[in-house]
Amino acid sequence: MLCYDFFAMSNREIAKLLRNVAAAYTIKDEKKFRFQIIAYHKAAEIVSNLTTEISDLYKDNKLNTLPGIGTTIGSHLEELFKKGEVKQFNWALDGISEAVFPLLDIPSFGPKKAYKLVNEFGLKNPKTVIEDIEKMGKAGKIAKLEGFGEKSQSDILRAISEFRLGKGKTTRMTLPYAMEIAEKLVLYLKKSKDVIRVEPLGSLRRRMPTVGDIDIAVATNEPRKVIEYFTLYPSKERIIEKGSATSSILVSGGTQIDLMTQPPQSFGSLLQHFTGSKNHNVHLREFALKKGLSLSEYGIKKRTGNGKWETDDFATEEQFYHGIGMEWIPPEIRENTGEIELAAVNKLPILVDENDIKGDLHLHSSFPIEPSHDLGKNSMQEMIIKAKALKYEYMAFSEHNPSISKHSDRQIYSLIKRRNEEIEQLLESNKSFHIFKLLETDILPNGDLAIGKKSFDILDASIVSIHSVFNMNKDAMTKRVIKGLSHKKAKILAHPTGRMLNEREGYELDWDKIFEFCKKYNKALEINSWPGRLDLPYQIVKMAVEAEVKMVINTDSHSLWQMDLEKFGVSTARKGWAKKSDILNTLSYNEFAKWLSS
DNA sequence: GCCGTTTTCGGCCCGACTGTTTTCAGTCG
Repeated sequence: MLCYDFFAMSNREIAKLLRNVAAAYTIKDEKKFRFQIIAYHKAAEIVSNLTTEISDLYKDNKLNTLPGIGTTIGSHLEELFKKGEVKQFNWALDGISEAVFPLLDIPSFGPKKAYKLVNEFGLKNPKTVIEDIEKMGKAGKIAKLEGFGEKSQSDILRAISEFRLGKGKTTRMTLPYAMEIAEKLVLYLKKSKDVIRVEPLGSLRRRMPTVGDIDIAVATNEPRKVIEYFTLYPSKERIIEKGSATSSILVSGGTQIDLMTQPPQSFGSLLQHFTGSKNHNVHLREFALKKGLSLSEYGIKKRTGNGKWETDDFATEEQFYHGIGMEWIPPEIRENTGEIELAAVNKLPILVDENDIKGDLHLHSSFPIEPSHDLGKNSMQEMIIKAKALKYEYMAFSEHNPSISKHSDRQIYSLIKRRNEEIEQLLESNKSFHIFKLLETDILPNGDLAIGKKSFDILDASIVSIHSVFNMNKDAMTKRVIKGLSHKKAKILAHPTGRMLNEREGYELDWDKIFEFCKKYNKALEINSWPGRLDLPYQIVKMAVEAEVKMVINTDSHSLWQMDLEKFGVSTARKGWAKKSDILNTLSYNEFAKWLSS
């Protein structure tokens, strides 16, 4: 076996390097390198969105399987891993001070502006460059440069201070947080008589795990009046821009809100345009162009007989997609991963829907089971009432196992037994309803499960999961998980990557091996609906769907209100192209019970 | 530099807004 000396770099570092190369090309000759710049940006985005380390792909010889990384960038990355540097990159970056690049993270700074400032002031130190620019601005030296003025100088100073405070697009919110901000603004906008329709779009509508800014579309015949009203929003901190059809504001808390308007007869094309994603839109427009159609937020432009262009209006998004000759595409899957080609032949899958869900299987009640991790806050009875209100056919209690450091095997058994008795009693008064007796059992670092055989015997099945020692390498963690799942009663792997959005990366798993095991032994992966997890990540859901691995969508609720969060798990499943048949808790009680005991 | 149901060569999405500008460059989505 070949053993490489190789330079490990994280995806984040590599993406940044690719972006820097794109910026360097932009500075050197934007026109000449136009398409290289696009290619490097695209490659950077691919790398930063990977769910696996790109260095692993390199080791497995799979670099060229990534769309957007072709032979040239692929061989550059190979060189990077082997030698720690790349000739071509060095050539591109040559003559450009390192101090340019940290500035690119600041909103309103692009390559040209950053380069000009760094050059004019002779700045060399990337660690102090932001402060250095700030000093120059405060001393009034930026305004004196050609192409700059008093206004752009003060804009730069403000951009730097907002960047330090983490305002604008530098911080990403979880979905419910973003929804709340959007809902408040929608309520405000609806009070204007000029607003005919208003919809939150962008990454929020696509149900991305985190949201950077809030995008709002308004149908109106009075765009100027609507924009005036929008900029008067009470929690506005400042106006970022204000034009005749679009506007952006920053609200308290540091979130940016973008507004776009169109008349009602063109609202469909605006919805499409502003929902994105960028990659979906670019590809859709390229696709349409081949048919002689040019797409924008205004509608679809066609060339008429005499060589002139005319634009068709579309009041609804369905009509807009039909106008390109394809079926409507659900917002969640508009990420340019094949949806356009399938829509063009009317072969999009029918995605799982909230109404398909028949039960929640990951619920923590307040039953005093003396667990190693968090106990739930509500009684079993309260959770049963809630489950019925949600029109579920069945549910499962899955408290954490009693802590193994404080209990003997025997004590653990009797705690579980007492909990089961309580469930039996509750079933007496809820005869038409079904409750499974599960447990969320820890997979210990050596792959053993935290409870003994006798305890397993009195459970219908178990959810298993990792709650300690996250820092194992990919191979060891994969072995640990597979060993944990090997127990006959271990049926569901909960929050499989362990990630916490904005807090920690998950651990790495060898998905090919996990999928193979799950398929062979009838195990399911959980899609955890907690908005801070959304784990499995949607990209891995898609891989699981393709590998024909079954999943369940659970809330992992520790309180009643959290049982309403199932919708976020469902949207994550939809983003991963999951159909009803991919999700086991869409099955009827009998079918699900049969799978659980299989 | 990438890519292929018109192509292995010759294409490559489309537009808004701001500041410093007498006609456009830069940034953003």
